[in-house]
Amino acid sequence: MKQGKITIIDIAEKTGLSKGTVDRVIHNRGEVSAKSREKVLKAIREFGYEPNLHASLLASGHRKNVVLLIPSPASGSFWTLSAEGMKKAAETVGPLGIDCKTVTYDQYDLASFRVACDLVLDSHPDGVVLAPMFHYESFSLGERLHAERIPFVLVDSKIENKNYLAYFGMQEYASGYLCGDQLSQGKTMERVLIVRISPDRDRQADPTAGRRTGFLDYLAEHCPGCEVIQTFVHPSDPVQIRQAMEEVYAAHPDIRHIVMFNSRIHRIVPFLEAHPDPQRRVVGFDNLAENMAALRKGTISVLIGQRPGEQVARAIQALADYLLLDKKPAQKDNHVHMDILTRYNIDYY
Amino acid sequence: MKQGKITIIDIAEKTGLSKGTVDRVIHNRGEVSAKSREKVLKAIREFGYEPNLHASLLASGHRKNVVLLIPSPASGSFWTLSAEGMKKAAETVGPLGIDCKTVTYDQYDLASFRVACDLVLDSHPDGVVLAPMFHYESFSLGERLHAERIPFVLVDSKIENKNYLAYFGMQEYASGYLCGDQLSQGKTMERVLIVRISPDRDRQADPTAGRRTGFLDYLAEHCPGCEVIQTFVHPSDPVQIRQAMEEVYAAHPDIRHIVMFNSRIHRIVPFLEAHPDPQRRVVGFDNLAENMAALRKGTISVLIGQRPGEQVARAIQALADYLLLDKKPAQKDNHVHMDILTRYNIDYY
DNA sequence: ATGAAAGCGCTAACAA
DNA sequence: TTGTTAGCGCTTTCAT
Repeated sequence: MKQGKITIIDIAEKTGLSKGTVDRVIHNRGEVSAKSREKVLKAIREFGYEPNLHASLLASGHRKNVVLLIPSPASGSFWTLSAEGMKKAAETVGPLGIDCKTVTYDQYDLASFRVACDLVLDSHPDGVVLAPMFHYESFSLGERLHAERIPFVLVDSKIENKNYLAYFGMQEYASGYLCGDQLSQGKTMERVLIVRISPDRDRQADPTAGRRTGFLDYLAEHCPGCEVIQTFVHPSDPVQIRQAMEEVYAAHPDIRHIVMFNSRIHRIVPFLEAHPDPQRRVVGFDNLAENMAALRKGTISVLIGQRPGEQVARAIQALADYLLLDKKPAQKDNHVHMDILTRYNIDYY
Repeated sequence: MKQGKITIIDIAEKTGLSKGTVDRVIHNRGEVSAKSREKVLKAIREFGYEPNLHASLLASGHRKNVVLLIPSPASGSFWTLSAEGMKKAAETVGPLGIDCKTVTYDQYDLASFRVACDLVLDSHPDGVVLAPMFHYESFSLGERLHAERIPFVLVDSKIENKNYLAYFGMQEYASGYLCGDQLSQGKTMERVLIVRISPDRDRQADPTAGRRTGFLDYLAEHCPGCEVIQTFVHPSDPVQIRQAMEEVYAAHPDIRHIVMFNSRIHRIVPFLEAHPDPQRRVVGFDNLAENMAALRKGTISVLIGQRPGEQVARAIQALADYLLLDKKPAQKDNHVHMDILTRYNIDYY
């Protein structure tokens, strides 16, 4: 059921030029006199020519490559969720002529990130989705991609490089503020415990700083006088974590409000379950399987989710639209919704 | 950059048959001897042939039509959100060769639904997305579509017809249960007011019955002895609504917990704002603009959202995958997440 | 039941 | 600078 669609042949006829020339102006590939160019452009506008994606992709034959550059998804880490989103997105854009692959790095090892960056550049991708952990290096990767005219989309957090095609991530500050409200339930709190991950050797920016600020501002505005206790735990060592938690608990046995701003709240679950307290309220971030399990059991009261999988899926979609249809995203900065997850709405998340 | 992809010509050569025959077995369009059929099928499996979407769509040329059949989105109604989702989805699948249009009906007028159904069938669509309001008529539409081998996807609520390709909607019961938890904040409640829409002339099933059941079950399990008061209001008449609310309020001035299971909680906002009470908790459903405004102001405490736009977008995507790639959705029944919306996470919803 | 062949709209290499 | 032409992989009609 053709519907009198305008083709480049129509445009060629209208302008008295040939397919080839029309194609040249459509793709700005030069070798066209200014006059012909104008004529073609005018005709395109006038007759409302729209390229046929299928014909174009069929003829040009080549598939596009996009690569996703993220920290390696150690089992049960936040990045597993991103990787899953990638897999799903790859399935949708695959048949459209886009091949996706993933390059990972150790989020605690700058050198590994450098290696990964080179790997990405060497593969000469047509587009990149980047989760920037190391600020400076990510910035410079952005520069290099820009220089090679390779579009890139950021997920999770932003860098100061303005050349990105789009960004998909959560509002850091607002999520901390929200977190304050969920922890307090709008009531006043005497004392809250913030559990933090010990800062690491490399000078990464603390990705949770924005959340913490938002949280503290919430306290200042809604719970003046609330005492804030902080403790630092190792990112993974269960023994150290347990010990650190036991210590604060011994010092403040009446703590009823506990919060963590990264995705690792599941690390303190063993401690929490060893000291059950139905009055306690615990809020964390991100829907890792372990976190969700603790939420279902009631050990964690609320998780704030940001659908990392959806973030990368949308990032890849944005890249696909750009690569295939030459369509830039409506907005550069896309803040994803902050999901409030409780045991009652977690099941179909 | 061709990558040695297997084409039907390869298959034709391997089997000693012709392109035409291969195509015939791929599309089951008969006229092929069982023997040839087997050979081709075997070769396809063996060499991992995958059809080239672009070539296929280019050659066949015709675009597919899908129609969305929903209640007419009176301004500020739930269905506006669905219509928006449709618009967005149409943009994505448009370039892929799918044309979308919308047919609406008056959700309170059975006759108008009948007319709409005929309209849909007469347009001989390739796929239909249906929000079934009238059970029996929707069922019969499903039957008719099935008879014509037109795939259809359900959104919002289901019907008993098993022939649908997929369903996207919220868990009714669970959302009521969740609503109970959000209203009570896990504390005990003395008394709750349920505001309902007066039943209408036509014998529609009450779409909120499931939610109410879930809510009441939550009460039974977590707030035994909680008194439940119900009042009925007109779907739109502000005067009647105000009066009904004033009446219950006069009778129970100490009501601190108010809930509505449909999307019209904004209708009681004028009343609520005339009787401000910082202790009061109000929970409703759906992110209509009016509801969101009241949420921001604090008049409504929590909204439970179901992203109607995303529901229809996913429905259309499912249809597109089926029509274009012959891919059935992974799951028939897809329950969308129940979003908990507060004034602190509404802004980027 | 099967094969041959003419496109679908566009790209890209080559001629002119 | 511009025109011509041979495909891209598949669908579909018409012969055989």
